[in-house]
Amino acid sequence: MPANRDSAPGAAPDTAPRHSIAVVSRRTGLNQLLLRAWERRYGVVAPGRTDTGRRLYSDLDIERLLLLRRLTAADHRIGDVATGTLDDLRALVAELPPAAAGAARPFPPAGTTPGAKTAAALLDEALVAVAALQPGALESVLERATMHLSRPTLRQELIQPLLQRVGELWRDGSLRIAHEHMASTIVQTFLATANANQVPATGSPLLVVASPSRNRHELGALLAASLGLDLGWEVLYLGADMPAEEIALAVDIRGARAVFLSLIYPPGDAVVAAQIELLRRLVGPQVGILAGGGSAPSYATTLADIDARLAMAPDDFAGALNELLS
Amino acid sequence: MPANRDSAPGAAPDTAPRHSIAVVSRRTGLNQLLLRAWERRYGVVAPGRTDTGRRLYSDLDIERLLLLRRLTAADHRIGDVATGTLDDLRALVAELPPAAAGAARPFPPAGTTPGAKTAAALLDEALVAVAALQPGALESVLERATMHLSRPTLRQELIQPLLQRVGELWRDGSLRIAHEHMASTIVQTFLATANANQVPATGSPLLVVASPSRNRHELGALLAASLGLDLGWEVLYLGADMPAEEIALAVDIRGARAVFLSLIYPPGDAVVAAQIELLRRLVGPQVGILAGGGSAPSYATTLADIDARLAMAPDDFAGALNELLS
DNA sequence: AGAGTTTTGTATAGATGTTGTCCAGTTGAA
DNA sequence: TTCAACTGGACAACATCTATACAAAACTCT
Repeated sequence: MPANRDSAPGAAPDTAPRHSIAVVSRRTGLNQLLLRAWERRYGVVAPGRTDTGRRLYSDLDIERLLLLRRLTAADHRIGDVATGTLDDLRALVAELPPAAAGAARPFPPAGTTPGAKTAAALLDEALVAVAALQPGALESVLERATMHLSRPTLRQELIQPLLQRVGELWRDGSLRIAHEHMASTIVQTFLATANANQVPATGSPLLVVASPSRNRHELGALLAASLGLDLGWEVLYLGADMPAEEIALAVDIRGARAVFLSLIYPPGDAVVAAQIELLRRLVGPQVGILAGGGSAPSYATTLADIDARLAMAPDDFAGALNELLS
Repeated sequence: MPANRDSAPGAAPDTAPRHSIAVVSRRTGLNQLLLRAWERRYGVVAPGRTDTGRRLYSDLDIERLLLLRRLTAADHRIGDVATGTLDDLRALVAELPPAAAGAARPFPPAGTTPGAKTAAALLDEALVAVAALQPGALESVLERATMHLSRPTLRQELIQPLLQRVGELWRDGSLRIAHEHMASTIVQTFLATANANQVPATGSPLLVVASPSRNRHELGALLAASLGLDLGWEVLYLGADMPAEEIALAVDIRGARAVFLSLIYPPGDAVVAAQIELLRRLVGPQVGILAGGGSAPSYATTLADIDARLAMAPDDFAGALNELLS
């Protein structure tokens, strides 16, 4: 942060009151009621006021509130930490256990969201958004889904069925390529963002996710990455079109414990099979190799030869990863 | 000073009053009633007048209005931000939440970050993260960059040089495919997420972004989408591998005003040229067609034939989009 | 362990403040 | 004429304010 230029002409930007309560609520994830309650009860911040009495928060107020949100999410009591100085709060946050550091409370309880949605209802909404070529609407469905569904439910009852239905509708002519591309792009970005936001604890074992062949979409691999994160692994995502040498290099540089290969296309190809065998030779016997994706079964014998594990369902995948740690 | 903003190329000063309220309304997506109300109530802008009292807005007025539109879309209240200087507004916009709502973010503003603020310093950090195959570190650099750099600077002085440097280092053997893929994946997700979070006002004109050929990466197209959003357009992003019929379908369904074609590979291909011509026939003469990307110049004659505009630099692109609305 | 107390997040009601849109009437431009 | 733009007043929808209330969770103390 910039050094304080005290006594210099011109207002200090960090303390200038300029954010309305709506902005602060959005940026901190704290609901407006709670912002007012904390201020009234503990004097957590002292925002300025407009002429007509509306609150105006400064950047420093926002930082303070963000720190408090993290502390309360980590089971500190608001009454205990409310009056600390900014430095006190930063120090407390710094000594938080890393597990709690990334996973704060689910973000926006802010707006009054209408009643709980089922995965099936959300799926319908998503399909409508795809048919109308409205990427924003699709994003909004996915975003809402994260509030109502657990991560496994989200994967298994919304994202996978959605992609499957879009694929079916495309093949039978009800949807066009444009629809399919739009849906894939949005879902892919959504998954990648969700994965990036899930920070694993330090010291987590590392899983490399890649595909040896050239796939149009990388969604299966991203779903595997998401699952790996849920199981407590750190994930290095390399994507499609990765030669075995490159995968092995990444395993080596980062000291990975396992590799997941997404095998979508083509099925039963000799070049791909050779790449799989080469990968095993390059990484040595210590590293676990898992494989999944539509055409993984067609490589079953190759995979068995190199002591790789076929993981077609989430449970297989979880089981295989857990075995590697025991 | 950088001073290299994405403004229109014309030598005329930005302050010359020359746009009617109708043009400004189309270009900003703000309805005329609202433009007048903001001016009357808050003095948001002070456009010149013709002899008979019609408003004439300058380019700077338009920029100011676009910034205000983004801020109000992000829950800022017009009354709070109306009187800020242009720089204040730019600073506020740069602060807008960069990550997707719906998930807790890694914590940005704590004092832990030393003052790496310039684009060059951030670029160095980013290259280190890429070389170490640390996607999380690269994400964190990009996220911090959104706080310190304006969007055009971010595009032109961080993201584009980063991709270029990675490409160079890959070709000369210093980096491997794995590095290049990792960097592309992260940057792509970052851009797509940033774009998704920038919500255009209702009534904004629509730009379709697509590529007729099969590109490994879609980064150029995503950069174009980002630029379009900054200029106040709504963007429908379709991605690569799009037949002309599909692009035309999307234009038709959503009533788009313009199409941006990203032409990366292959250069001078007859099939691609035919697709470009077909696109013009399908969408009719009303829809603007722009083209950019590495191999766009190799299609210059085809593009000229169908009255499409070659947009290789941000300024060309901005100029072409603005012309369509005048 | 269990009863009582405190803490804490959320809810409601009623009173303003704020803001996008609309209307009526007028004037210049095509 | 017909259309676009101008002004100033009006208004409904929504945001935000204060104050009080309440239930669940956490804590205290026997």
